[in-house]
Amino acid sequence: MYVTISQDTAQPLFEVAPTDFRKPLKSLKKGKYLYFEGDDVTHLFLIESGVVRLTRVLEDGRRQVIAFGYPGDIIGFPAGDTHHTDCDALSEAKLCVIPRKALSNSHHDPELHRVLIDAALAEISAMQDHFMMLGRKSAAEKVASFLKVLLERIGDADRVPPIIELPMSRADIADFLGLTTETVCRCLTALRKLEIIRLDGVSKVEVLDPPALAERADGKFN
Amino acid sequence: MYVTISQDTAQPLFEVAPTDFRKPLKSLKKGKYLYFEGDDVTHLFLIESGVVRLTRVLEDGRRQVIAFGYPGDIIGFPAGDTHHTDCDALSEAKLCVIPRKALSNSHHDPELHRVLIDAALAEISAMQDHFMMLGRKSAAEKVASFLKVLLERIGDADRVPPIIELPMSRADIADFLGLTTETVCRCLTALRKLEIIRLDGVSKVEVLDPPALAERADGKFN
DNA sequence: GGCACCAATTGATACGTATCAATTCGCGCC
DNA sequence: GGCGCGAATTGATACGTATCAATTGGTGCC
Repeated sequence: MYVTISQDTAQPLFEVAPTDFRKPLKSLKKGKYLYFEGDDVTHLFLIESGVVRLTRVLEDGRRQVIAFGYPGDIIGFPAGDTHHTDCDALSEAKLCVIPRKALSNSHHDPELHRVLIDAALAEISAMQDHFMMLGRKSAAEKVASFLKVLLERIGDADRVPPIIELPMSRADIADFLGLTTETVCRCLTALRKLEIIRLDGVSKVEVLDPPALAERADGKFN
Repeated sequence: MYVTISQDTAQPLFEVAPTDFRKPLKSLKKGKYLYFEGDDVTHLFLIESGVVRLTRVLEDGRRQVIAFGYPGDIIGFPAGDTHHTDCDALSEAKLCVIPRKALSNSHHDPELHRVLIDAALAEISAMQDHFMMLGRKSAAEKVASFLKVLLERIGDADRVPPIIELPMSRADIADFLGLTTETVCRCLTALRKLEIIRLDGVSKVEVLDPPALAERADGKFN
């Protein structure tokens, strides 16, 4: 599922992948596009490894990052018959290819069919969470929420303090949260000065105080 | 939070076995709730007539209107097993009740199953559009976009000029667009002064110049 | 028909984030 | 290891929308 502010929708879609999509069938190099807006939808993809980026662009260049796809996420759900976002890889990615008809047709593989429907429903729920983020949260809350979700989803919890890898640029984060890169920087700096996080280079974030991060995400301060 | 079982939902949701989903089986009075966040999902609903409102609320009272449901829309898709929004009626509504298992099980009624999946995918696509709206559009563009969509969706096109009924309050529009009621008012006033729309009372909007409205929605001016 | 009350509108001001500009940082490459 | 260049950060200011406040408008009720 996607990176959103939700606490409770971030559950694994399934414990064990159905055997027939165990094998990664497609690999996607960093920066390469999986599909573009307007392309026909022939397949869905389960992300095995790596991180992808789903984006939409307006004519005037304004961009919205719709989602970041992490391992376990299923991407490429059609709208009508076409893709309504662009998709490219932020890091080397491996994908399981799922024929599109598995979504509409349950006869062939009922288990896969169920997994796809659950993924679509999880996506709807995650997007609803993201509405609240985009529409009603301050910049500081957005950035804290983003880090919080990444921490829960992909943070290395064994390590103390837990650490988050950010394969996306500040501009990507900004376009995901409806902010500018400068504002994202300032919010990160603020969290750093509060000693809630520590930056190790630009793409590693140590979360020194997870509870404080969670409180910032929910607007308990400011 | 706000996990309450309303008197409405505590009542039997349907009196007749919902084999024929084309027949309206439930009517919902204005202001009454169909379900609340946290309620178990037992049924989906196809809106036959009327308009409903899907909302989520944060602990501190900030509210986001997730969607307005119009005739033809299917609402109540589960996230896990529960509803993740509240739903109430903005006007007297009639709903077809669809058993939840029609979503996961295609054996019983393949046609209904397909319709539900298409509705879920359409919802994902619509929500992606709304991301762009919430994250990247100005207040003026948001309000123009909102009117444009309503015009295309439910506007009385036979009438000249076409007219839109707004069953929701300004606060609802604001919470849908991530604005305040005052800002919504000011944007409507601006469109009125440009003679793109005309207000007839608070809840009727005549669209005097639909092309101009579309251009404002896409940010061609300001 | 008039009163009451809540919603909508309009106005004045404050505040948060965008914008514009200037360094600084980090990483690939020679 | 230094060079170059794009990304990230920091700073100063502008602008858009929120906030607070006052007025008007609409609708239901007696």
